[in-house]
Amino acid sequence: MSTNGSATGETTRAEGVRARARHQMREAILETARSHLAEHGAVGLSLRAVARDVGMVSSALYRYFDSRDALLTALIIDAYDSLGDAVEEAEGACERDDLLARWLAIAVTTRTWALADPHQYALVYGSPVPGYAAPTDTVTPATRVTRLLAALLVDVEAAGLAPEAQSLPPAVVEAVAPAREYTGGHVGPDLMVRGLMAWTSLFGAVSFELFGQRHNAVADDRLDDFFTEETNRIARLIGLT
Amino acid sequence: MSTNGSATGETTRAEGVRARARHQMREAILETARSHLAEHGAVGLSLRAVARDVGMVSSALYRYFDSRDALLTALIIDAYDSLGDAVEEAEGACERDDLLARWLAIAVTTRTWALADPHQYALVYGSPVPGYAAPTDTVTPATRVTRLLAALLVDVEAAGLAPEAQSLPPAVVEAVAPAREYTGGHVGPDLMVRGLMAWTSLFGAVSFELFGQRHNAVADDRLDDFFTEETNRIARLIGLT
DNA sequence: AGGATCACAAGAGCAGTGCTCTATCTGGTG
DNA sequence: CACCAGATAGAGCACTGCTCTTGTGATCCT
Repeated sequence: MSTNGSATGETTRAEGVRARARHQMREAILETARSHLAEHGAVGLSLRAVARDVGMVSSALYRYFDSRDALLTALIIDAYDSLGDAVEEAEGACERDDLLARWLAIAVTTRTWALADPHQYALVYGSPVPGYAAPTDTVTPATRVTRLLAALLVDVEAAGLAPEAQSLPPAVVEAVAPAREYTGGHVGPDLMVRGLMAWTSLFGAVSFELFGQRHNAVADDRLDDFFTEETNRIARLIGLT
Repeated sequence: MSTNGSATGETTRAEGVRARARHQMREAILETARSHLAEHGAVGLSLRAVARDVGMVSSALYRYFDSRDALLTALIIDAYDSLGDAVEEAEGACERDDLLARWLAIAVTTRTWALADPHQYALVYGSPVPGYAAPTDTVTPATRVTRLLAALLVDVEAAGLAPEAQSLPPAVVEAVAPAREYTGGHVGPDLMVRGLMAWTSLFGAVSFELFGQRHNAVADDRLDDFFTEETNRIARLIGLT
C-alpha cells in the first residue's frame, strides 16, 4: 500500500501536528527536489542527493515518496501547475473579447516560463522518461493550458472569426472528434484542426528553441523576434488578425 | 587523448588486421547498443549491459568508446544518418518538379521513421540529456533532412510558387538571415519564415504524437489521417497547393 | 499513568551503474 | 623468433535506487 498519495489532500485540514509535520516535510523535500531538477535535470535527479540536502537519510525519504518515479510524478504535477498558474494569470488579465491578446498571452507566457526553467519544461513537454507511464494524477493539471486554448477557440467560433472552413475528409472529422467534444461541440472541425495545429506549432517552436534545434537557423539574438512573428502568424491561422 | 574518434574514418582502408578487427568490434558494440537503445531508451542504456551482451568486460569497452557519452554520441550520429538515409531515399524517388510530393515524402517518412523507433527519435529530437553538449561531429549528419527542406524552399521560390510575401519587421529579416544564407540567399525572408514554421510544425506534430501529448485530443486510430491533414495544410503554408 | 501502537528515522546491505587503474595475455610486426 | 603495442580481464571506488531491520519517540487507548 502506498504511504503517500492520499496524504496530499488530507493534510490541509487541521488533523493534528503529525499530519501537518508530514505535509511540511513533503513540501521541504519537493522544494529541494525542484531546485535539484532546475540544476541537474530530470535524469540527474538523485533521491539520495535530495535526501542529503534536506537533512535526512535516503531510506527515510521513502516514507514520503514511494519511489524516485513518485517523486518525479510530483514534480511533473508541480510543473504543470506552475505553467498553468502563469498562463492562466496572464490570459486572465486580458480583456475577454480581445482574443488576439489572449492568444499572445498564452504563447508568450508559455515561452517565457519554459526559458526560465528549461528542465521543468523538458520534464513535461520533452521526451518522456522511458518506462515511465504518466499516472492519472497528472492529466488534470496537464489540461490547464489546453483548456485555455479550447476556450479561446470556442470564443473565436462564437465571434464568427473562424477562417472560411475547408472541406474535410470524414476521417479527419473523426480524428478531431475527441477534441471537439472537449469543447462541448462549440468548435467546428476545421477550426479545431487549426487550433490543434496552433497548439502543435506553439510547443514545437518552444521545444525547438529550448532543445537547440534552432541553432544556425535563426540568429541567437533574434529568437524573441522570430517567436513573435511565429505567434502572429499562428494567430492568423486561427482567425485572430 | 582520445583512443577513438579518429579510428572511425581510417579503418575503411586496409591498414592491417588489427585496425579491421578494431573496426568490427566497434560496429558490434554499436549494434547491440542500438538494440538496447530501442528497447530501454537513452537513459536506460547501460555501458556494462552492452559490454555483457557483446561478450566482454565493461572496462574493455573503454578501448572503443571514451565514455558513455561518447557511445551515446555515436548513436546520435547513427540516428541522424538513419533518418537522413530514409528521408533522402524517399525524397529522391520523387519527380524533381513535383514539389508537393517531395514535401510529403519528407514529412511522411520522418513520421514513419520516428514511429518505428521512438527512442531513436527521442535521442535526436527529444529533450537533450542535461549536461550533454552535442559534439561537432553530430552537426553534419543532423543537417541532412534540413538540407532537403532548404532545397525544397529554393525550388519553391524558383518556381514562383511562394505565397504573396507579407511585410516583415526588420528584426525578423535579421532573425532568418542565417537560414537564408544557408540557402545561398535564394529564399526570400517571408518564405523562409514559412519554411521554418513548416519545419517546426512537422517535428512538433511528430513529437506530440510520439510523446503522448495528443492523447484525448485526437482519436488514437485516426492519428494517420490527422497527420496527413496537417502535412497538407503545412504544404499550403509554403505554397505547395 | 502505563502500556500498546504507530509514524518516523537511521543504518546496513544488495544489486546495479560509470569509470579508473593495474596486471595479464596475445598476436602482428620488425 | 623476440618484442611490445594493443586488447582484455579483474579489482576497486564512488555513486545510484531500493529493501529490510532496528531503534526511538510521540500519540492514543484502557
